[in-house]
Amino acid sequence: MARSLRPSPTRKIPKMNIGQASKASGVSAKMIRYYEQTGLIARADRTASGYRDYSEADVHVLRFIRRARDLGFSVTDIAELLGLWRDDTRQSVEVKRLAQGHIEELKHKITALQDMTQTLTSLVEACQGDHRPHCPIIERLETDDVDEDLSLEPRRGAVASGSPGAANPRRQAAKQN
Amino acid sequence: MARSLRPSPTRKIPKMNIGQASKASGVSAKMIRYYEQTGLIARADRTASGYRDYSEADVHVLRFIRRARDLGFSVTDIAELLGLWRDDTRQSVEVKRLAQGHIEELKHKITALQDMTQTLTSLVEACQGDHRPHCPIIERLETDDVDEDLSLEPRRGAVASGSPGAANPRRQAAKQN
DNA sequence: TTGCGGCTTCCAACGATGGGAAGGTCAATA
DNA sequence: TATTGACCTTCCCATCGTTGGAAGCCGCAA
Repeated sequence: MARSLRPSPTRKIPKMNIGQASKASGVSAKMIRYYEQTGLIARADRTASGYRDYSEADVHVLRFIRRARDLGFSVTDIAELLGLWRDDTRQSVEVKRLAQGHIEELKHKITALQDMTQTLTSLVEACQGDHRPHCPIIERLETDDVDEDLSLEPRRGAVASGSPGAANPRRQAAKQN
Repeated sequence: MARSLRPSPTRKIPKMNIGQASKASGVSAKMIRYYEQTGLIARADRTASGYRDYSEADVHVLRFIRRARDLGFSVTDIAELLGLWRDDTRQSVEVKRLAQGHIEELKHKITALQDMTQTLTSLVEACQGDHRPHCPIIERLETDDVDEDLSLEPRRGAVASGSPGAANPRRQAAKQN
């Protein structure tokens, strides 16, 4: 209502529905709704018929989010990044700290994956890969030598592969129930 | 029942409950139950009172599984590996193929993570990290230059970061609903 | 006999994403 | 104008591996 005369400041703001916002931002419609639902982004305006209605500014936010996701930031991190983005009084050191933390996480993951790759590669190289059953890969998996106790202890050789928690949130020595 | 006289062949098979099997194998009790439930391992024997009862052989299987998980194999892959392990007539080429496929997956992931790390590192290096708001990291996330259209197209510089599907199952250009 | 710790099952959550059903809307065309 | 097809809405479910917790039974030791 009250949008008649004069090309008011709210004149030429072309809005769009979720599909167009999705195309324009590179974020799927599903994910846009999800981000709204979880509070990462504000509830969208609605048209009279209930369709979500996005402005260029909204799309700008969505693109920000997508780029952050592309860099591997978690949604939690992104919430923080958005806050910093909007905060005129932010200190760049805060952003830097966040990014550095993320880099550390990434490096842990990389190291873990590289360890796996290295082990697997040497096993694959040792495997004849023929019609016979003998296979060093299987052997490695079934053999109980060194391994044995690794349920406790800080470990022997594995560099960061087993860095507990962060990197590879898998197996951490049977805490049971 | 029928376990009296003579040190029968089934004489000294010390069995254990799930907590002990967990400690012995390095697989959490929770996960042991889960593996049983999903059919990765056979249903465990039960004591008169309903406790799961594991033999050394069972623990051997659990350790096999844990080692495979440690190498990053998916549960699906592990099911296949277990099948091959048990198959006297297996051809090592099958195991090798499985492992090689897994190595490829790992490499994709590593590449994606390395790309992220590299980008982030250069941004972090460019960031003063002081009390002032100016920050190249935020700038990079909010700026709509090159990026713009990357919703389609094979991309410009990014090496394997965006290898669709496998490596980084994230964002693939807004297919919406 | 009490009590603690371990076992049982069942249900839910995580994180980010996609799939799909059932029903309403929009815009173009017959 | 009526129909159609593409879009939107909400709601629920699945993924994958893992953990947490509740409610209730069991085993063993003091």
